[in-house]
Amino acid sequence: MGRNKYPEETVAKILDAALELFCAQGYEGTSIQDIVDRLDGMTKGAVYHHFKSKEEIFNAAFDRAMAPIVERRRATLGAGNMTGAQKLKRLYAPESVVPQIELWARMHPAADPVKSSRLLAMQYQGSFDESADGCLLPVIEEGIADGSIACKCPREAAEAVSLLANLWLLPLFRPLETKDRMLARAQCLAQMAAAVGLDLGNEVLQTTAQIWDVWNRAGW
Amino acid sequence: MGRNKYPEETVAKILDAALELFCAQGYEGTSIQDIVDRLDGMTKGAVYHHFKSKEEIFNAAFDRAMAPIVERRRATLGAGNMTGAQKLKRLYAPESVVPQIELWARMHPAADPVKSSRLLAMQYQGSFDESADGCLLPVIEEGIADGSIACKCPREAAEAVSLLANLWLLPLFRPLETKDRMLARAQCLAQMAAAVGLDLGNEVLQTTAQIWDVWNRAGW
DNA sequence: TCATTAAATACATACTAATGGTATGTATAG
DNA sequence: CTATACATACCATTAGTATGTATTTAATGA
Repeated sequence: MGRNKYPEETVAKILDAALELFCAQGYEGTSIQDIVDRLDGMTKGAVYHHFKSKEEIFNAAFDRAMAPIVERRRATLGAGNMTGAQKLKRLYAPESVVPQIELWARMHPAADPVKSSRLLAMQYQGSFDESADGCLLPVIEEGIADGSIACKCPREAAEAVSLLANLWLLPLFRPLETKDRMLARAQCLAQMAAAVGLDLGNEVLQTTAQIWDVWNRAGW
Repeated sequence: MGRNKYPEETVAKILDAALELFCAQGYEGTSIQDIVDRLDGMTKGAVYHHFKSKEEIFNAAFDRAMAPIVERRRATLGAGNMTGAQKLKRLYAPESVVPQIELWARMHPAADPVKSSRLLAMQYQGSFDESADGCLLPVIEEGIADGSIACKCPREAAEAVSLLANLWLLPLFRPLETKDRMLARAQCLAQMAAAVGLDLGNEVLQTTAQIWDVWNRAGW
């Protein structure tokens, strides 16, 4: 086969297949050939034409999946003139969180930290980035500036809350038995956050309940 | 070469080499051949005679390294008739924590979450085990039973504190710039723990300072 | 505006080096 | 004599590369 008129479609197909496989089987558990086998007719040549390594495929696949969510969250924060405290609450409101959970739910990563170790590492790293470069820390600092938040250690609080929210509250890499236990985690997290000056809002419990429902809905 | 009189020495050599390499280069970054090359004269046959897979070597290496530390910690808790609250504080006292840090410091894992993703996953998993089967949750429940601790969500509190202590306070997989920032994390963690009824004690700051010194001492 | 050509692109095919693991051989301890 | 502790030789799979080829796109010229 010669040149294709719409290479973006090929790229999209590759990334779709890759994302699903990486989630289901982990990074090491997914071979390039596995991906190729899902791209009927296509061969490794196509893959290595568009991406220079497995690593790059992995990153591209997840960046692409996350992009609209990140964008959306950024948009909800930019609009309107809210105080920092209000923005903080909105960060943990259902409208900000649920879309991301739906993405994860579609992928349904293996509930085994070792098998999902690379995804886990990404979420781990991402938690720090989220607090530093992302939304959380800026929002907190905004709240401190406008007087709506009283937090003595904004950076530390942001990191801790991000980590707990991403790796503990969300049952991505470990099974979580009951909705009640998830709600207990949420309440616990809210209390701990409050102790360092961060009011995540009453909606957190509601958000968590929705997360549970999305995560465990029928069809999985 | 035929049969060796002291095969345990061979096993020990393999595990020593493996532990160092796994820490420095990560799991995927370390090949069996890398390990073999450090065992002068020995070959892959020896390795696969004593261990049936790379995975098993990895687990054995870390189990062996952790064993004395776990044992020691268990011992300090068993002895004496302390209240749960006192035991909790002791769990985060220098004498309980520093030996573990010294082990980690000797290994000096790569400060890159992705490269160290398998170790990260182990620590992650370990944080839950620590709270469930390990020391933390039992100690908290003991404290609740004897009235020295007032905690409404012992399991959740234990998990959250474990996670933060293992993956955030300890700068295993991410560089941490200054001692002050590490102390800030410790203080933040202590505040958050206090909010859910866990008093980690005043020694936490002291412990943290010692951890920093051990971790960043000259010679590294 | 349209045919011609040159160049860049989108793949397919065939191959390589390294890796985890196995099968088997052999010398020594018990 | 048998089980063990290795060494040697080998295999299948893997990420990645080198190269070949058809087609699209851009440049050119009338």
